[in-house]
Amino acid sequence: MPFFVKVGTKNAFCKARSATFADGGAMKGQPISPTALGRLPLYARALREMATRGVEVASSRQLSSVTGLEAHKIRKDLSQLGSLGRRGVGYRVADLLGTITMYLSSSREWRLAIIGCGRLGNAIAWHICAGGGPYRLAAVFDCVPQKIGDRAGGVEILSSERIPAIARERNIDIAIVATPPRAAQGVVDLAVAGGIRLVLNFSPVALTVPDWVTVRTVDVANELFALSLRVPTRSRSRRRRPSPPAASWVTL
Amino acid sequence: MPFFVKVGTKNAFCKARSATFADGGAMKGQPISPTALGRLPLYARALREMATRGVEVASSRQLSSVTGLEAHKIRKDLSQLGSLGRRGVGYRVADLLGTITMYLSSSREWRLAIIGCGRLGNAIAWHICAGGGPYRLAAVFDCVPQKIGDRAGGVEILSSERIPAIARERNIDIAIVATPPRAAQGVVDLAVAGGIRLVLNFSPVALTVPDWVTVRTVDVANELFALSLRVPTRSRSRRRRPSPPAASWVTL
DNA sequence: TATTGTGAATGCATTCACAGCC
DNA sequence: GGCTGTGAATGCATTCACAATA
Repeated sequence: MPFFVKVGTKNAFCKARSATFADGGAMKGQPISPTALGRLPLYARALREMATRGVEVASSRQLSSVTGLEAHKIRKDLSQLGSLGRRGVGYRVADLLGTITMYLSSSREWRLAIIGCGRLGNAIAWHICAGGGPYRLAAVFDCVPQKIGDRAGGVEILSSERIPAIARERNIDIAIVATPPRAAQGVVDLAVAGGIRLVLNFSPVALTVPDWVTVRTVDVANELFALSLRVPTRSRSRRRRPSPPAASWVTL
Repeated sequence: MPFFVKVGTKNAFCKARSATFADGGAMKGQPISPTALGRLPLYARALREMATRGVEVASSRQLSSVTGLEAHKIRKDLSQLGSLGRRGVGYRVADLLGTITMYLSSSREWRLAIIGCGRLGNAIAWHICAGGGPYRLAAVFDCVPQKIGDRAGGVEILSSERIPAIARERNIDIAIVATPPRAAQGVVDLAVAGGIRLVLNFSPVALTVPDWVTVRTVDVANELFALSLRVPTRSRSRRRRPSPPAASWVTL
C-alpha cells in the first residue's frame, strides 16, 4: 500500500520513492507525485516525436526546448521513475519512452459517455473517436428528441432518460458533461444514479455530487479569464526565465 | 507596484494584503493570490444565483454547498478582498457580489481570434459568441479554402495566411488554437508574428513560443487522463473530507 | 451560539545548488 | 566540460485552530 512517509530528511517527498522500494511492485516506486504523473504524457509525446526523427539520446535541456518545461522540473520528474539517463550524456530516448509508457499504461480501457451532443459534445465525441489512448466512446446522450437516433463519433445518440440504465449496461467509467448549464446538474445526477464516479464537466457551473464522485470542470471562459490574468500589466517583477510558457492552472 | 513581501510573520502570504495597503489603489489590496482570483468567478456565479433566489445573507458554509469548495478556503479567499461579512452572521450577498465583480471587471474587453474552425473551433466560436463576459470574437481563421467565406459565431472565416495582418488590424488579444496538432505550431507562429501574446491552445501539442507569449494548453485527453488518476484504486489513505469534489489541476 | 477573520502548521511542488558520473 | 540525480531551500496554497465578534 504505497503512501508518503516521513523519514529522516526534512523533505519527505525526496525520500518517498526509496521509502516504497519495499512494496515490491512491478515497478520500483509507484508513488510518483500526481503532478509529475500528469506530465508524463507530455514527455511521452515529445519522446515519440524525437524517436521518429531518429534522435537516440536526449538531454533534459533538449526535452525542455521541445516540451516548454524547465529542465529542472523534467529531471526531477524523471528521477522519480528511477535512474534512467546517464550523467554527462542524457536519456536514451527509446528506453525512457518505454519506461514512461509502462507507467502510463494502466492496462485499462476507460469507457466514456458524452452527455449533451451539441456543438461541443459532438466535437469531443469525434475527438475521442479519432484520438488513440485508452479511451473508448461507449455512449452518447442528448435530450433533444430530434437528435436521438443520429450518430456522433460513431455511436448512436440515446435519450438522456436512459443514462442510468445504459451507464450500468455498458460499464461507463467516465461521463463527459457538455450540456447547456441549465441541464448539467440534472444529467450529472442521472450519471451518478447510473454508478458513474468520474465526471468531466465542460459546462460553466459547479456540480454537486456525492463525495465518492470526482468532478473535473473545464470552463472555456475560466480558461480565458486565467489567461488574461497573465497579461503583463506592469512587468511584474519579471525574473528572467528562459522559457516560461508553462502556465499554472487555476485550482478549484 | 504590488508584490509579496517578507514581513514579521512566518507566512508572508498572510500579511501580503496589509503590506500593500500603501499603494493606494482604488481597492485596498490588489495582490490577491492568483488561485483565489481564479475562483472569484465561481463565487460570483454562486452569489448571482443566490441573489436571484432572494437570499440576502450567505454564510461560508452555504457558499460551500453551492460551489463545492470547502468553507475554509472560501473564507480565506474572501478575507483577501477585505473584511466583508459579519462574524456570527455571514456575508451580505449583494455587497459581496458587488465587491467581487469590482475585482473581476478589468474594465477591459478582450478580443479573441479562433484559429482552426473544425468541430471544436466552431463550438468554441459559438460558445464565446453566446456567453457574456468581456470576451469578443473578433476573427476566425481556417486554412481549408472551402470554409473561407463561411461564418462561425457570427464572424466571417478568413484564410490563415492573413493572421498576422488581421491580428494587428483588429487588435486581437488572445488567439485560440483549435487546429489539428500538425498545424498548431505553424498558426501560433503566425499569431506571434501578428503581435499576439496570449494563446489558448486546444491542440494536444506543446507549442514553442518566444518568452513574452503565454500559452495555456487545454488537452481533453490530458484531462481524461488526470481524471482517471483519481479513481480510488485501493482507497488511498482516504481522509474523511466532507465534500472534496474540487479537483486539483495538473500543472504543466 | 454561530460565524468570520487570521496566525500558524502542514503539505506539496518548484527551484536551487552541487555532488557524482561520463 | 557537460549532464544527471538529489538533498535542501523556497514559495505558495491549503488546512487547522481559535480569537474576535455579532
